[in-house]
Amino acid sequence: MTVRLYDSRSQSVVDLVPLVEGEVGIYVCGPTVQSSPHIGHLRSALVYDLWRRWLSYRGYRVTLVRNVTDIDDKILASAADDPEQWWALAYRFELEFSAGYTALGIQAPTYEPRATASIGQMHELIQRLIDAGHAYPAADASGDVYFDTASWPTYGELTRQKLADMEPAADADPRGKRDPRDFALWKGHKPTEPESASWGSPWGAGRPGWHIECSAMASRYLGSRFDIHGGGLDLRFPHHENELAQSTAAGDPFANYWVHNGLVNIGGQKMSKSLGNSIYAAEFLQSARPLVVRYYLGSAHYRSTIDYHDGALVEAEAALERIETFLTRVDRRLEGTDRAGSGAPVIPDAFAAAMDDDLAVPQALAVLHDAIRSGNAALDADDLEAAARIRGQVFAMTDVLGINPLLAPWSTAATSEAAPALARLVERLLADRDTAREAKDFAAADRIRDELAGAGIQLDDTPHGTQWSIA
RNA sequence: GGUGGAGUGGCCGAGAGGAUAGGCAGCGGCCUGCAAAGCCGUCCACACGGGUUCGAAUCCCGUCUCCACCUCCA
Repeated sequence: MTVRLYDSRSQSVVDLVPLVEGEVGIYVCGPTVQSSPHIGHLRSALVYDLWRRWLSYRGYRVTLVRNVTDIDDKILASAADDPEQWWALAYRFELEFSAGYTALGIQAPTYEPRATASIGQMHELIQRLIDAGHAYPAADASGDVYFDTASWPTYGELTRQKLADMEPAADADPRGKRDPRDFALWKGHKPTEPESASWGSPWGAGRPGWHIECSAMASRYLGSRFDIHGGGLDLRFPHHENELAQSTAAGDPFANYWVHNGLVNIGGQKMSKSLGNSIYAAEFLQSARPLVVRYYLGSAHYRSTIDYHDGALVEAEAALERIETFLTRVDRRLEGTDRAGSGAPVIPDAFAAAMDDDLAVPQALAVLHDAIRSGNAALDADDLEAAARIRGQVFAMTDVLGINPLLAPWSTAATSEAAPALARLVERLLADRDTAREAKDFAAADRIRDELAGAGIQLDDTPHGTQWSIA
């Protein structure tokens, strides 16, 4: 029952051996809150939510840190022509991200640090790099501090690139860099930028470069060495390469394993603003139930590219309904019997084996769907013992995947005041329909069924009576 | 130019030397007053060309196509 994961650095599936037995520390690159979240952002957060849930199920105490980068060039640029302050803009988008995560049932991370709250840790890290000879303040008067890539022999190790093979940066402004491939650790304050986006530092007032915040926050909260670093595949270079370089060059061993989630494409291409093909979280969550969105984004293997196509959500909805229908069906059948509520929540071995193997969710879902077929067959055969046992398995498997429709946040238990009134009216109509059916007045019976269907209420005639549910 | 990834049945999507992945859609049957739901069966695919092997979707060689990254990116 060793959990295995694909480590991007070694390019192989390896056993997860935590630094501290029974505990796993994960740092995930969260968003730069410069615009609204799209479905790729949701997928990324969902992937680490699934990792966290599975590792927790396996008994690990998981510390999941997912940062918010709330200061960078684009945030300042977006707010520049606006009356809105950059920090207000960043926070507004941060709230949008949070809303998207919550809607999908993504559990809050253990901590969600903002970059602007760790400026001191960044200074400390930059100073160590300067002291070690791996960073230098720019020779011009910019106040910039750069990482010296040429001084770090293993630069490029994460993505297996040689410095010499890299395309020279098309970066318009090499400013005070010794080499175009050097990257900014600290950016000197410019007169055009707001004072509120400037922090004092040993090298003059300014703000952090991109990358340094993640190194600083990862070590601040998880230690100079920790278990897993995650993020989107597109962050491998330069972001993660630079994080690795600056942290290790400063003497921090940093992450033991690097995990990268696949991206969400549209029509075979990555979403991008220039192509205008992004699907934003808010609109996506309007087009289907959030549970369906979670199922859809979570059902592919986490390292695969998801290529979104029309109809994908309809298919996900159908698959999910199969799960929901079974659970509803089995609970109704067991209700009032001595097996009501029974069925120990046991995860089948085949499911666990799949999840242990680099989070093979697609195979785990195959186990889930097989269980549902067996469960339905058991119900058809009136084998309540088997039905209850399988019910428990389905309950447990969907729970660990965060798609158990009977549990929060998906449960729509009829707790509203209107529910009993609705039930009474529907049951009255069902009684009328039964009377009509007994009298073989099927036209009248079907009229009632159609009428209920028009109101979104589905009927299910079983040997044990007619069940109804809201579609 | 460099570094990775991918091409699987009508669609989605796993697998990685020898059994049925799974879902959706379709078809046939059972059940039903008829439906719906459910069950059973069916649909036997792996970009192309060679090769290795008793056996290849899976390994090797070559070819084609697509995607991502190379200092904005989840």
